[in-house]
Amino acid sequence: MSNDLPKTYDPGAIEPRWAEYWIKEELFTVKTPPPGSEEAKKVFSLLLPPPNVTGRLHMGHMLNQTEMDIIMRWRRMRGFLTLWLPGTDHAGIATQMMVERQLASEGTSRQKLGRDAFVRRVWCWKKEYGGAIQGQMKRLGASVDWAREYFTMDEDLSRAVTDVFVRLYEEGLIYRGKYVVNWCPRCMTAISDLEVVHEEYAGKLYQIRYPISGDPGQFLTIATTRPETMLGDTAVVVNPKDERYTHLHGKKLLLPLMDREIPVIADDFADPQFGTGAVKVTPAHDPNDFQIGQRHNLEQISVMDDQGMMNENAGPYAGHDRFEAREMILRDLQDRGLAAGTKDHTYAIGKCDRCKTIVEPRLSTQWFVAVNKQPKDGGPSLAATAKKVVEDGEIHITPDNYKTIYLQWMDHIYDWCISRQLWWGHRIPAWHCLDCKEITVARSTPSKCAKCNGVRLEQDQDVLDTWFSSALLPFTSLGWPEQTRDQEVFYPTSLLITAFDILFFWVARMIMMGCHFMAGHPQGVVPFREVYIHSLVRDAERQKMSKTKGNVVDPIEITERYGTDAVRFTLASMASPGTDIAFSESRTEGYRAFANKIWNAARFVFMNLDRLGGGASLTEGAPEQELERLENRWIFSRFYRVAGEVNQSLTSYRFDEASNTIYRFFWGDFCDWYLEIIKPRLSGPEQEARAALAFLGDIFEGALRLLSPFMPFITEEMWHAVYEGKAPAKSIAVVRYPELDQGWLNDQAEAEMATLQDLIVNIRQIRADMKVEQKAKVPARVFAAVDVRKLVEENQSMVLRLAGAGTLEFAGESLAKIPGARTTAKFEVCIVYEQKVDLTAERERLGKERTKLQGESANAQRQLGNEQFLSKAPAKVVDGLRKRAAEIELLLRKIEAALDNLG
RNA sequence: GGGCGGUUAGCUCAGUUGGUUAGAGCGCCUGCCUUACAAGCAGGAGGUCCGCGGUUCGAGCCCGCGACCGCCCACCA
Repeated sequence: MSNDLPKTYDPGAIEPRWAEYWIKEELFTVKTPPPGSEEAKKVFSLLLPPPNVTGRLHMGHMLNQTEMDIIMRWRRMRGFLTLWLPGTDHAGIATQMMVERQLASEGTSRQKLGRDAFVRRVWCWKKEYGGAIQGQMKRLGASVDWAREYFTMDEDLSRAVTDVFVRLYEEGLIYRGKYVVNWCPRCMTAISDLEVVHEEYAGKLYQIRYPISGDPGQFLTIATTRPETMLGDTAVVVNPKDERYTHLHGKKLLLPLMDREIPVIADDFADPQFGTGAVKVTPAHDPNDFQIGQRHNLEQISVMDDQGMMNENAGPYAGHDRFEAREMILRDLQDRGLAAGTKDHTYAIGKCDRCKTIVEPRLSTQWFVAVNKQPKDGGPSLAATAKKVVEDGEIHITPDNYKTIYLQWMDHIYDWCISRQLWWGHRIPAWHCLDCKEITVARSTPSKCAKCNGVRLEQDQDVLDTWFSSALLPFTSLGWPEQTRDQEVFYPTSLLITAFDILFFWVARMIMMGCHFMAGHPQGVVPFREVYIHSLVRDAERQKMSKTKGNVVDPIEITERYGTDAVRFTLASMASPGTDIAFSESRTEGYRAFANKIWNAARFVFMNLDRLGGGASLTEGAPEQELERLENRWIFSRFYRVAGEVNQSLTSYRFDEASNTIYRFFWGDFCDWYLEIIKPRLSGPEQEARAALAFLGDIFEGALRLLSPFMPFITEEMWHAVYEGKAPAKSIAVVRYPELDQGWLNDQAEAEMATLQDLIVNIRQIRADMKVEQKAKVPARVFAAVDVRKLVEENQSMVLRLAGAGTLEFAGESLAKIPGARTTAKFEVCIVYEQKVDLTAERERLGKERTKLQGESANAQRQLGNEQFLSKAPAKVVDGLRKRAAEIELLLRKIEAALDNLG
């Protein structure tokens, strides 16, 4: 069965088959072991950052999932009980917007449908289209436990959300109040600070004259970037130390256009250096002004509605859009001679993260999580705990500069606005008494008002910020608040792998919530012990991928062209910490070539196994002396060394190191050298061939296991082929991962191979320099010390074949003077060929070599003549340099001689 | 305004606690269809490690200043 592999690797023909197989065989489904059992002690758990239910897989997901899958497959193969928990997020605003768009195209709207019908409609939408991203994940072979898949609005998860809300409320950590919050007039909901993105905006600073009451012709000039909010002004503030305005303290101004009297007040907030030093105060439309208003007990006048239209408090401007009103107001001020000029002014403007509408700070009643407040029992605040566990290293963040960023953020964190004026999401479990206005927060609908016993209760209209429920996932996805075995065994999760852009949105909040609600968990309170943060995938030109730029690389599409394995390997090999990935197709092309290389190496291996009828017996019956052979001692040593390096790299999330190490081993050591070395023996007499075959299957199979987490599909295919359908396990994904085995390391074999490789390469170089025809076998002559000579003699056939030499003879004296000869510290070599050496080129080459060595020599002599160096540098370094210096001198003498000889 | 990264070959990036005058992939040049693989094989060219100063016996790596690029956070109207 194995030798009928097609000549060229075709990922499309194998990948879907295995993706399906893994799911059908439930290979990654985990049964929860009894707490405290041996199995439970070897748990490795990971929560998949749940993609939005509206989502389609993008390159960021693919990078994220590739890294997670590599780690999980690796851990699994290393004997851990690995739980990788998948799910999707209900994505409040995103999903609601999507369905609303759909409704609009049908000529209706959510308002026309009404709340219940609308929510039902979203569920229908979810049922029909919500599974797209899981399908994509399945195709990519993510080794998640699909049996445990959750949705953030599942009944049990929703119950947990309610429970958390009630508990936090009872602890005094959730409150409701009227504050100025970020309001998106398009989404018509409040959003949190994090959902506001700041953008540089080249705007204007408008100066406006406010007439002083009872002092005709006198004005106080203020400066503002948002003139339309002046309609809601209730004061003007100046700095108490600003002597220009001392005389106005306590005076009244006549608010232009509205003809209301407002006071001039003194407050440190006003910066005398900025603008005119006088600031209008609109407590209902600006967070700073709100606070000034609090300090000075000012009235709050909202002048806009939830859609950013001027409302009835805006007098003649009512009914106009806020920016339209701005223009009208400026014109009217101009007409009245109250406009005092404008200045160009660049400032940061806040936009809604989702729809990019300019955010309007707006007074409204919302629910908040008090992150800096101590709960009623006097324990530490959410933020304090969340800060401490990272500071103390209970949660370890990689790369570590994100630790600094995280801690700084925790230091400046404000209360979290969690209510959203949406219909899709977890509804806030609070009931308003229609009679006495009392609010009852409860786990289920209360039968009567706790205060007045009234029965006319209405549930709060708002839903919770989607991130509120996501913040709970590390424990709610394990069955909390029930005391589940899952929770006991799998919490804290071992690791979180995510992109930095949700460090605050999600990671920080999971830490706050996890530490709070899992307090007392015997295995630790933190939601995860490690966080690995990866960077962005950009396009080949380092541009951010975006739909508008049209430079989005679709992972599925590129996967179809190059294979999942190649795309995964591309991402892994480019994932160096702290650097964005500039995704380039040429790299993927290269790694498809790598997969093809593996494929063809397999064909070669199978061809020989089949021909010799060795079957899967592999090492069985290998003659003792086979292991004595240099190439075998060498390849095993390399294999186990590489295994050690790969494990080390993965331990520190160096996916780039790990993948490059394997790449070099497989292509370089195994294909370029080992296969080429044993080839002639394989095609020799049967007995010899069998002997040569002895370890080939072993090494190949081991290499497949080493590579499997990175390229799960092709390795699965090849691995089953190695065993001709009689594999010892259902999948390569569940057999052991190679590890460093000191017993197999063989420095001597590696050093000897290096010498032989060097000799072979030197001969090849001479051939190339002398333009020897590719096919011509030319005699090579070597001059070397006894030990090297012996080594070369013992491996003569290897050298002859790989160097393309006809015969090998040993010279009794130095060859340095022979034109075209090469010298190294270990040997001198030349070829016997009648073709004229290109003397000019040869002189040039030697000259270059000499210059380089002379430089190195001078440097070495300088250091060796330096007392300080000799006394301060470690002996190892000094010895090394001495040895090298001797070598250099020797080489230099030889080159001089060669140059002299050339004339 | 505060903070965090980055600058090494044409491109994308590695470079372990400072230690022989720097590596990989891709691209480029030359020669080869050598019966696993032309998605391949062999060989080659290509670097003032952003600049300046410092520490050190020794700096791509540590420190300071500067330049340029990128990102995050931020309630100066």
